[in-house]
Amino acid sequence: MVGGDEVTEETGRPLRADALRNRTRVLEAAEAVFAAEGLSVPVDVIAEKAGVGVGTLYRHFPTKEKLFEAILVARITEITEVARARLNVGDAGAAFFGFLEYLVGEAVLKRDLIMALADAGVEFEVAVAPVKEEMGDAVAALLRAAQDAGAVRADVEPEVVMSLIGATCMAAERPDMAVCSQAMVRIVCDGLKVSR
Amino acid sequence: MVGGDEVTEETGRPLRADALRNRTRVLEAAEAVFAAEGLSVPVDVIAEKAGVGVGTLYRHFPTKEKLFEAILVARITEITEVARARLNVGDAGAAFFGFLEYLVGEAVLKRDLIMALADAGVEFEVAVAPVKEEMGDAVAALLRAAQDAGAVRADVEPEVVMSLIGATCMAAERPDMAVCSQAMVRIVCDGLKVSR
DNA sequence: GACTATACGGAACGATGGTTCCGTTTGTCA
DNA sequence: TGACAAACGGAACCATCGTTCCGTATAGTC
Repeated sequence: MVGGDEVTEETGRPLRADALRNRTRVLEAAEAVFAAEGLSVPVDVIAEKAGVGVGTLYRHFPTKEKLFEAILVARITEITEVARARLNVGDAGAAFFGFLEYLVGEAVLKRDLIMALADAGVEFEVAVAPVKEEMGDAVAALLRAAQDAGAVRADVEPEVVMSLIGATCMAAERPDMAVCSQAMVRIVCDGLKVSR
Repeated sequence: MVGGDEVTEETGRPLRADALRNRTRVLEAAEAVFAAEGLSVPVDVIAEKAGVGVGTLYRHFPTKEKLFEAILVARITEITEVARARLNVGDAGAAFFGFLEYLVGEAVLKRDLIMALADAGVEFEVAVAPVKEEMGDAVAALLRAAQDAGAVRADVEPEVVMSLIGATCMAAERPDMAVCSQAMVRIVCDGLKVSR
């Protein structure tokens, strides 16, 4: 899911077995809790869910923000891969619109995803910037292909698409709007189609 | 703007002159500060901007949330009036789409407006529910007129429109997305138009 | 099995921010 | 102008939450 075999920051030595296990637990707990509750959950909650003391959590991640960043990077990478997988397979229009639907569907399940699309660039450190840019490129490629295929109007910028989807995801975060998410995506997609 | 001549909660006596003046100042300051910074500003900031101690602020509003509610109600009422004014004057389609543009334009300037459209119903007390419902009715009327005029597709529900605009406003709150807000509205509006 | 570096847990700390309390000030009315 | 209720200011209070510290436990190694 996130991270492979890690080594301590200072010394290049491999992690002790229990340390590695706890690191994984923390990441998994944080992923679940952030997804369910959003960024504002206290770290204690994450630590408890991981069956670990807060001290242990902080041994692995210097700050709550860094912990979130680790998950964020994983999430964005995941999205990037989905976008790339959809490129050059079959109908470009269907691939593009299907991708948008996928994104919003994910956002309903994983509330922290919204941050990946919206907040990330503004508030976080250098670690997320590169992966976010990669995602942007992948989405832009998907968009361009759909435009070349004549499925999407030529005058929309990638940023606008990202913003629209970010907006829809943010709305999908609210329980009362989540029920509308499918309908919202449909309308946005219709707006993106070439006008005849 | 907000509130007329008020009386104290317990005794029915009219407010003292300085009290009334301070109440107004607090409301104006809070309106400005919430609009500029969002809901998370410390109350001290509001009090300072109003040229008043925090104690005074709490004399007039039992809690920060109630203060926000007062402003929220005013904002929603404002929107409702705009929606009503647009009803039955000229082209129903133009009235509807113009209204959507107006909303998003406002949201860029008044960041707390987003709450009026998104958060309000979920988190706040009984005071906002009725005015929010009124706004919903006004928007629904505007929508129906546009649909009857053949300008908007018949299969969209008022809730979906509200959610879409709420989403766009939420995005408009982010500085980096705000520049896209016009383009976003245009696409959403195109998606709402009847497909030919 | 003993030794040591590594890791653990969770109490304690400090910052932030909403709310309360109370001594002082001020408007109002006679 | 004097008296009193009403209102004011802001220090102090308390809860929350991120982060640190240190005494204890344990994995890895000889």
